[in-house]
Parts: sequence; C-alpha cells; structure tokens
Amino acid sequence: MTKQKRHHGDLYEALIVAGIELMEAGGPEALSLRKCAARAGVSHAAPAHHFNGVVSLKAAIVARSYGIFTKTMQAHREGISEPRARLIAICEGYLAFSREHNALFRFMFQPFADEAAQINPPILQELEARSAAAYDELAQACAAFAPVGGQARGTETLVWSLVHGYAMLFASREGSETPHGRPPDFAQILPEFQRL
Amino acid sequence: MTKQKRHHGDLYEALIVAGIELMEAGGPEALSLRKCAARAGVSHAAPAHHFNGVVSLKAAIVARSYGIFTKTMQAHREGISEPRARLIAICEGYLAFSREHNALFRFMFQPFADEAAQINPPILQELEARSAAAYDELAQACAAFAPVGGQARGTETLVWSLVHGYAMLFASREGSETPHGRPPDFAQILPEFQRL
DNA sequence: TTCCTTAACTAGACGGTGTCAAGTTAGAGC
DNA sequence: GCTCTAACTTGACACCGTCTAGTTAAGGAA
Repeated sequence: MTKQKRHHGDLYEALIVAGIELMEAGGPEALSLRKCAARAGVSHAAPAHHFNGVVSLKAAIVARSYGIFTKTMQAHREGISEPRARLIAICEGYLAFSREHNALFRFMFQPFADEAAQINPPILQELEARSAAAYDELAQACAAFAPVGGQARGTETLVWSLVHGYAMLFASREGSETPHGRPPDFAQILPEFQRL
Repeated sequence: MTKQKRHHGDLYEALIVAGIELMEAGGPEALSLRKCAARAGVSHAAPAHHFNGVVSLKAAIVARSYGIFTKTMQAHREGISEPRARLIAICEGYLAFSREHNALFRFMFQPFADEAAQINPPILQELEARSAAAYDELAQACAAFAPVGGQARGTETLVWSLVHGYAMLFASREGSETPHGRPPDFAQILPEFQRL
C-alpha cells in the first residue's frame, strides 16, 4: 500500500499522518488537503498523485483510524477469558477510543454513503476490511451469548448499538448534551435493562 | 424570532427552509451559505444580517430539525398509554425520523462542541431548548421504569444510547456498514439482553 | 411634504478551499 | 547517454465564508 518513491520518501504515508495530526489538534474542520500537503513539506497539488481527491484521503484516514480502534479494543480485552467480562472490556476499549481519539472517532462515523463512489477502490477496500475487523472484534465476543445452535446476530446488533450510542452521546462529550449532569457509567446502565 | 422586515418578506425563515431543502436533496455537504442565499433570491452577503456566520445558520437548521424530530416521536406514541408499548413507540418514532430525514438526523448529531461559541446566543438558546424537549420526550416515557422512589436517569441513558446507536449504525443506512446482511429489527434485539 | 435615521440588502474584494492543466525534475531501464 | 515515466511544482479556475463600503427602502419628526 505504501509507495516509497523519490523526492519525498513516502508521501502517501506522510499525508495520512499529517491529516490525523491536524484532526486531533483542531477537529474534523481543521483537515484540508492543502494543509496536509504543507505539513508534509510539499506543494498543494502533490497529494493528487496519491489520492484522487480529498474524499480518498479522508477514507484513508478513516481506515487508519479503524486500525487504532481495533487495537484499542484488543488491548482492553487482552488476558480476559470469562465471556461477560471480556465483552464488557471490549466495550470499555470502544469507549476509551471514543474519548482518547475523539476527533477520529466522530470523523469515522460521519456520513460517507454518498461519497463512497469517489473513493479510490483499493482505499475503499482497505477501509471496508478494517471496518469489518473492528466489527469482528465485538462480534466474536458476542458469540458466547448466542442462542444454542443459533447465531449471535441479534446480540451483536444490540451491544454494538448500545455502546456506539453511549459513546456518541455521552462518552465523547465534555457535557452540554443533556440538561442533566454527568451520565452514569456504561457498566452501571446495563442492569437497568431488567426493568424494561 | 422571525424578522418580518422589508425587501424580502422573511429572509430569516427563508434561509432556514432553503438550507433544509439543500441538505435533504444533496446531503450535509450540499449546504452552503451562498446557495441558501441564491435559493432565497438574495445576494450572497445578505444572510450576514440574520445569522452571524454559517455556524449560526447551521444551528438554526438543527434547532428546526429537533422540532420535527420531537413531533415525529410524539406522533408515534399518540394514544398509547401502556408504558412499555409507549416507550417502544417513541423509539420507533426516533428510528422513523432517522430514516425519513436522514440528512437532517446525521447533521443534528455532528460534532458541534468547538463551534458552540460562534452561535448567536438566542439561536443557541433555541437549539438547547428544542434539544431538551426531544430528550424529555424519551425521558418521560422512561419514568415508568424508574426504581421505586428513585430516578430513571440510568434507564434514560440506556434507552437513548441503544436507540441512537441503532439509528446511526443500522436504521439510517442502505447497507454496506457491516459485512453481514440486513440487521434485525429494533424490537427484535431487545429480548437479546436477557442472555447477557 | 421633506429630511433624517436606520435596517436590509447589494457589490466587490480577500484569503482559503479542492481540482485541473501544463511544465519540470529525478530516477529506472535500455 | 538516451528516453520514458512517475513525482512533484506552478499557476489558474470556481467556489466557499467573511469583511467593507455603498445603496435602497421604510418609518419618524419637522
């Protein structure tokens, strides 16, 4: 995937790194093709030879972010074998990523549907593979809770929805989302379900 | 809130409507101050007298969207008094909005934190009020499930997270998010929780 | 009526954005 | 040494949000 050609050592990589740095510093709005180019020490039109447009660069950044995302979840579940504790640990990794790489997290889950057609095919392929890998991390932990002889599809959907919603609405905000104070911790809300 | 001054009848309102139309037609990317102005039949700098920058116009659009959002949830729960059915009906309203006004829905829940300071105070106030009204719609339905003599805060957080995550990840996508096929319906995944 | 004030809007410019077209430069293969 | 080609530069274009200055229309006061 890396280019490793002349002039600049590996501009493809440098542009992705620059983009991530820009986003982590100033939010998704701070990302621009020209700023990435400048940060990589290259003219404003140079990125065009590696990414066919901003959309592809953004997609590459998202793909890279999915990699970090998956690694964070893996690090949290490492060494935990008891199924329920393992699943919760993965969820905590999920939330940790949404807090520590907030800009990336929000950027990853922005609307992409109408832009997918503009993404360079190999980049789109990498994006989908890494996205699937992240999903699998959670799905495999859900397998232990599948109905006997059945699939864990419903469980995956439930857990993924719950942790993602929590991350979006509560975990990755300083406040000001709800008129109430700090929301309860993720692990604390799980038992609430038995009353529904 | 409306201006109702000369030249144009009510440009403030016209710009919001134009913005919503643009977003519903071409997604969040299609929104631009200049296009809103053109669509309202006015010069490109005219909006500056009603909104102090794009951010305020966007905030006004989000505030308006929250109104539609709340009305959709209310319409779905109308006439249902049994607590659990009522709560589920509200969730279905939530999901219906995310599907029928997909662009608005995604736009509403985009990162706004670092832009809040740029929003015109009365518009910010309206935004927060309408956002709180939407939250209350769900919170009131959760009250029936509060622990005896306690608060329903945990329940609210659980339900809001779950339905929001489901809407973001599954309800408002044509596909291509997960490698698997169509996800199970929202009501179907709820019983899954007892196996966790 | 006429004058004046003020808000609404226009016209034009600025820097910044992504993208395209053309020219240059450096390395690889012959 | 020559050519070929990919990497990169330069410059232009249209579009974006925003700022400044000028115009226009409505309402109040004489």
